[in-house]
Amino acid sequence: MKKISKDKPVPIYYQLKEILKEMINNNVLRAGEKIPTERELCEIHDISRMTARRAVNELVNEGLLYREQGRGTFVEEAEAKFKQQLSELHGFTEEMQNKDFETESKILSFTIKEVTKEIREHLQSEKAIAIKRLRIVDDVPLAIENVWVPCELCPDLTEDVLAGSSLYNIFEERYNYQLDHARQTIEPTVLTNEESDLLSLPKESLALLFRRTTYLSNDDIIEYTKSIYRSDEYKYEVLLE
Amino acid sequence: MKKISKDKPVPIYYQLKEILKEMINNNVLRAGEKIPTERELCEIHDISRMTARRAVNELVNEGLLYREQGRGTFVEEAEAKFKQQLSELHGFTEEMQNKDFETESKILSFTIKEVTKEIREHLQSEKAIAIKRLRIVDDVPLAIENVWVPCELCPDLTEDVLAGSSLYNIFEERYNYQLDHARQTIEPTVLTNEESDLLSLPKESLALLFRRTTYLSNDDIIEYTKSIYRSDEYKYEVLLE
DNA sequence: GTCGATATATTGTATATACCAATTTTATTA
DNA sequence: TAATAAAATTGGTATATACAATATATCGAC
Repeated sequence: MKKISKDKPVPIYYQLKEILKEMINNNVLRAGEKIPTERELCEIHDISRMTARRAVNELVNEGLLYREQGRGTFVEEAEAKFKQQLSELHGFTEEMQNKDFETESKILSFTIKEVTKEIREHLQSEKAIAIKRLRIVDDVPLAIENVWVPCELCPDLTEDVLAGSSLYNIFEERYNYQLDHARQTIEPTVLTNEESDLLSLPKESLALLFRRTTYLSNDDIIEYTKSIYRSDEYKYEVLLE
Repeated sequence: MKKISKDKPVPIYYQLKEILKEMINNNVLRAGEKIPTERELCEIHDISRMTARRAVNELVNEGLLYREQGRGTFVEEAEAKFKQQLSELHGFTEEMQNKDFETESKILSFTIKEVTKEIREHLQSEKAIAIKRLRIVDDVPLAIENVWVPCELCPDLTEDVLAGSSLYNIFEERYNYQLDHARQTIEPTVLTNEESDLLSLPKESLALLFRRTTYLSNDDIIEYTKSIYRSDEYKYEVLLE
């Protein structure tokens, strides 16, 4: 476990907060479980109770913990700020705007190249436009998205065009493609250092890996996407009927 | 202006909060205006600074005030007040492909007991039948399932009854309930030692944690389930249309 | 065994104090 | 007068301490 340094310019309560958050993210402290008592936190980190309390307090406000007087403090179950329902075939932008979130996308790279074997299998194409984007919702970096689009299906697609509109919009408006359906799988994953930096999360945090293949009406594959979503603020939710 | 009483059972910080809120509402303190400094609040109400701070802090958290170090604390402009996002963003129907596996189930435990706060919140019931099962497909242990069923909805449910039929079937056939819909969230998780043993996986393997709440037509909750699925053999797949 | 009192553990409230950090105001100096 | 330095103001962080309120465990009387 990380240790608290009283010399750092970073406040002690904040350091403790980060430590607790990391333990929650990595399921060292599991949902519903009791965290150390305030006095234990004092002992463990050699800090005063009020300071420990402040760290815990802020996490309670952020919805990660809840307290019960006389019992203890516990990890919250439903801390999902952004629950999502990818019901219909929507892109990220449309989905989030439907929910009145402020979305923002930062294009991290935009290249045209031969694809690796892994991608080729999914995309059924040799050459593709590879796009890497950081998805931001309400100023929270929510996901890292890697998209591959077959070159032959999207000639003239440039970074500028992409910057001005959503990808799904470009498919439909610029190329007049009719998106039909998509298959998506979900797996657990551990963030790489690069990914945790991009998402402002502790190293080796847990996350969800979404793989999506989108098909046109004629069964051509228009895109293959690998997205890594943070799982602290984001909960994937489905409604089963 | 109201005065603070130290005898009342109402906490001092809370009384101050109410006073400040009233002053904001009545435009005694106007939007954008500076409120008394923390040290002034101490003087005025004869309380300690930490107590005054707590009142102000909570109002800042609630979005009614904002602070600027070295300048003071100000009343938030009306627009910005209450930006709070409610987590209940309930959407609409979607389809999930539910593959029906030929499963074998081993009941690991079957108890009737008071539920923890966590479960109570999901189940809206005090006492529940808690069932823990290992689900096996083609001799591969696939998932550990923890189910809670409100006692009042399923009297007489015994381990023997459960062993002879699926839970789903029991709800419909034995109790004649009409299952309506379910909400399910998915998160990444790390297996505990107990879990990895049960699933015959290496320690601390990654897995998916599913939480499901199932509702009857009358909106009663019939079950809450936490399932841990191995992610090597199992891929969660969704078809989006 | 059951009920009730008692002790213990844990969070909640409140105070007093000290010093730090950022900003504004005032005084000093070139 | 304008730039600079010092002081005062104001919120930010941290400690130590005390007692209250609530939940849980323990023990004893019945």
